[in-house]
Amino acid sequence: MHHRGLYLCRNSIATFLELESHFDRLLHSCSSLTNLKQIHSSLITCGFVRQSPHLGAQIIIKYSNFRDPEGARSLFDDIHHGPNSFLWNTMLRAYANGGHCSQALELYSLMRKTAIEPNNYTFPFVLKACASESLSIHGKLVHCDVIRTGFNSDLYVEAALVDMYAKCGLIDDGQKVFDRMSKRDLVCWTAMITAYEQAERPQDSLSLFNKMQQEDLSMDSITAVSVASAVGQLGDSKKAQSVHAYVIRNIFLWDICVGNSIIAMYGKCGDVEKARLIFDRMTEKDGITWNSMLSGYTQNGLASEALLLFHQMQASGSKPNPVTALIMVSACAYLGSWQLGRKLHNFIIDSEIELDTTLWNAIMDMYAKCGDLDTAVEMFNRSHSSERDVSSWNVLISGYGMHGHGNEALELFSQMQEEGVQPNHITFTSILSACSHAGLINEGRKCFADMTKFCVIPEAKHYACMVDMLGRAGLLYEAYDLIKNMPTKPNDGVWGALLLACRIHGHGELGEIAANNLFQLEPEHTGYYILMSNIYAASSKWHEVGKLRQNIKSRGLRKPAAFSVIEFGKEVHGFHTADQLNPYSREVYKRVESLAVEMKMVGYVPDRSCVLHDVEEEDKEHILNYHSEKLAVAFGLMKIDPRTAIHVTKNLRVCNDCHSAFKFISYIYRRKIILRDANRFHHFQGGLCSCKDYCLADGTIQEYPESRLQVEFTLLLLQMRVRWWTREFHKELKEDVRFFPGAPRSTKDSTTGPNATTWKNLAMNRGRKISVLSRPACSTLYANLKEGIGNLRRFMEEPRTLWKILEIPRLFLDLPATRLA
DNA sequence: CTAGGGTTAG
Repeated sequence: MHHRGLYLCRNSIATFLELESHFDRLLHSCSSLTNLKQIHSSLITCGFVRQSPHLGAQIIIKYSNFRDPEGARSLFDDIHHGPNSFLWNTMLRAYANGGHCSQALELYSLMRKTAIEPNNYTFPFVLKACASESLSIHGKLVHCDVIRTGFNSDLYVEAALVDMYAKCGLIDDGQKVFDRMSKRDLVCWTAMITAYEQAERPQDSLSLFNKMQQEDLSMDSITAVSVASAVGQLGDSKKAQSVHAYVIRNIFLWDICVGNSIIAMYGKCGDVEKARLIFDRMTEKDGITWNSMLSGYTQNGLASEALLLFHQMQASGSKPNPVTALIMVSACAYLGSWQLGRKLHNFIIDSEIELDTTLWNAIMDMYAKCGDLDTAVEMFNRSHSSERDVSSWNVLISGYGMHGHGNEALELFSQMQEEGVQPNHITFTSILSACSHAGLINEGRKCFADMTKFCVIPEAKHYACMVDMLGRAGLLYEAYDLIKNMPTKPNDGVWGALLLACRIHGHGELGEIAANNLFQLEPEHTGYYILMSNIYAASSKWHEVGKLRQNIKSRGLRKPAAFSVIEFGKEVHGFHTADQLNPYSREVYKRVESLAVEMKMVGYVPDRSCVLHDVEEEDKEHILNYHSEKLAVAFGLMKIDPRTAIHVTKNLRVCNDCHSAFKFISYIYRRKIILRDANRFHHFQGGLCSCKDYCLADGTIQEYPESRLQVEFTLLLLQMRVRWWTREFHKELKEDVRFFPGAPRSTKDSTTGPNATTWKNLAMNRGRKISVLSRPACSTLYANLKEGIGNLRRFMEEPRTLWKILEIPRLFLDLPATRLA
C-alpha cells in the first residue's frame, strides 16, 4: 500500500481529488500506530501533506486515538495552517481528548497570539481541557473570550461552559450560564443534571430532571446513567424502581452503561436481588458490569456472594481490573478472612494488576481488619514516602486504634505531621477513636481541640468519637454538654454513643434523652430500643422494658442476625446463633455445653442479662451457650492447632457474657483468641483482654480484671484442701468483701486460707493492684464469686459424674488427683 | 473537514 502511494505520486497522473481519496482510504483502514506513521511519512515524501488540511486533520485525530499527541503535534507544526482556525481546533481536540490539558491551553494561548480567531468549535475543546483538570481560573478567562468573540449564545459553547464550571466545582456559575440560555437541548440538561449528581446533590439533580420532563424532553441513555446514579445516592428503593420502569419505557436501545448504572443503583438502594436480575438478563456485559454487581454485594454485606461471583468471573475468563481488586479486597476486609485476603493479595501480584496507592492502602486495611496488624505495618514501612498518601497514614492509625494500641496511633499521628502530611477529617476520626479505645482521654481532648489548627472542621462523626470516649469514662455530663454545644444538629452516631455510655453506667435520665432523640432519627433501628430497654432492666423498671418491647414488636422490627466467622485451614466456617446448618454443629454443640461446665468450675458465672428474650432464667443460660461467637470459638478450640491463635470475626458487637467467657477460656486452655467485632479487636490471652474490658466495665480500667481473679481464686481453692476451704470462703463472703477495695479489715493467719492478705500477695506477686477495682465492680465480682463458689461446691459433691461428661481441661489434669477426692 | 452530557472503587 505504501508503495502504491508513492507510485501514484511519481507519475503525477493522479488528480488532487484522487490522491486525497486514496489517502482517505488508507487512513480509514489504518489500524496501528506504525501503519499511521508510514502513511504520515509517505504524505511528507510526496509533499501532499501541506496541500490537504482535511487529510492533516484526519491524521491528527488518528494520532490522538493512538494516544500519540507528539505525533499529532509534529504533523501540525509541519503544515502551513493558513488564516483559519480549523487545524488549530483539531489539534486542540487531540490534546483535550487525550487529557493533555496544559498543552491544550498553551496551544490556545499561542493561537490567540498568532491572531487566529477562535470560533464555536474552538471553545468546547478548550473548555473541556479546563474542566478535566479543574482549572477554573483558565476556564473563566476562556469564558471572557467567549463573550468577547460573541459565541456566548452558541448552544454547544454554552453547554461546554456549564460542564466546565460544574467540573471545577463552581456549580452555581454553571447554573447561571444554564439559566441564561435561550434554548436548551437534552445535552445541556444532562450536563446540569450530572453536575448536581457529581456534586452529591441527588435531590437537586432529580428535581432538575423533573423540570426537563416538563419541557417535554425525554431522556436518552446518558441522562439515564446520571439519573440512576443520583437515585443510587439517595438510596431510595421506590424511586429506583420507577427509574427502572422509565428507562424500559423510554429508551429503546439500552447500552451496557445503562444496564451497569441500573445495577449500581439497585445495589446502592439495598435491592441486590433486582440488581442481580438485571445482571443476569444482560446479554452483553463489560468489566464495569462486573464490578457494579460485585460492589452491590459488598455494599449490602453479602461478601460471600461477591466472592462466589468473583470466582465465576474468573472461570468465565473475564479479567479483573484494579477496581475489581479493590472491591474484592474490601470484601475480605469485611469478612475478616485472612486466608482469603492473602490469597487475593497473591492473585493481584500474579495477575500483574497495578498496585497503585489506593489498592496498596486497601490491602493494608484488609490485613489490619483481618487481625494481622504486623503485615499492615510492614507494608506501610516497605512503601516509599512518595507512594504514601493521607489514606495510607489513616489506614495504619485506625488499624492501631482498632487493636487498642492508642499510643502507637498517637505516635504515628505526630510522625505524619513531621513528614508534612496534612491530616484530614478521616485522620481525626481514626485518631479520636484510637484514643477512645485505649482510654486516652486527655490525648483525645487535645486532638479534638487541635482540629481547627489543621483546618479540619469537626463533623458529627468527630463529636460521636468524643462522646463515646467521654461517655465510656463515665464523664456523661461532659459528653452531654458537648452534644448540646454542637454547631450542627447531633446525628444518630452522637446520640448512639451517649446511649451506649448510659447503658454502661446505668444512667437512666440521660439515657432517655438520648433514646428519644434516636427514636425520632432512626425509628427502624432495633439496637437503640434494646439498649434503652437494657438500661431500664438494669434498674428494674420492668414496666418500661415491657413498653419498649411492645414498641419493637408493633413496628415489626427484628434484631439483625448475629454471625461469626472462623477460618480452619482452607475452610471458612460461619455460625449463626443456634446454628444447625454448619456441618460441625453437633460436635460444636456438645463442646459449648461442656465448656460452660468447665468454665463454671473456675468461677465463670453466665451473665443472663445478655439474653434479651423473654424466657425462663434456666433457658437464658442455655441460650448464651449458643451465641454465634461461642460456637465459633468452641469450633476453634477443637480444630485449630493449639500453638496458633483462634481468629473469629463477628458482625455485631461481642456480647458481654461471651467477652467474659473468652477471658476464662484463654486462661484455662492457654489459648490466644483474637476476636473482631463490629467495633474493634479483642485479643484474649491469659485471662485478659486487650480492650481492658473498657467496652463493658464502668470506666475504671481494671488492672486486675474480675475474670482473672475468679480463675486464680478458684484454682487456689482447688490446690488447697478443697472441701474445707470452699465452706470457709463461703462463710467469709457472707460476712463482707474484705479484700476489695482498699485495706483488709484484719489480717488473718495466712496459713489458714485465702483471706485478704493471701489475695493481696497473690496480686502483688503478679505486680498488680487489687485496689483499682471500683465499688460497683466489686459488688458484681462479689456476687459472681459467690455464685461461682456455689457452682464449685456442687461439682465437688459429685466429682465422678462430672468427670464423665467433661473433657477435662489440661490445667486440672496438672493438679494431683488426690486433692480433689 | 472539527463540537457539548456518562457507568464501577473510597
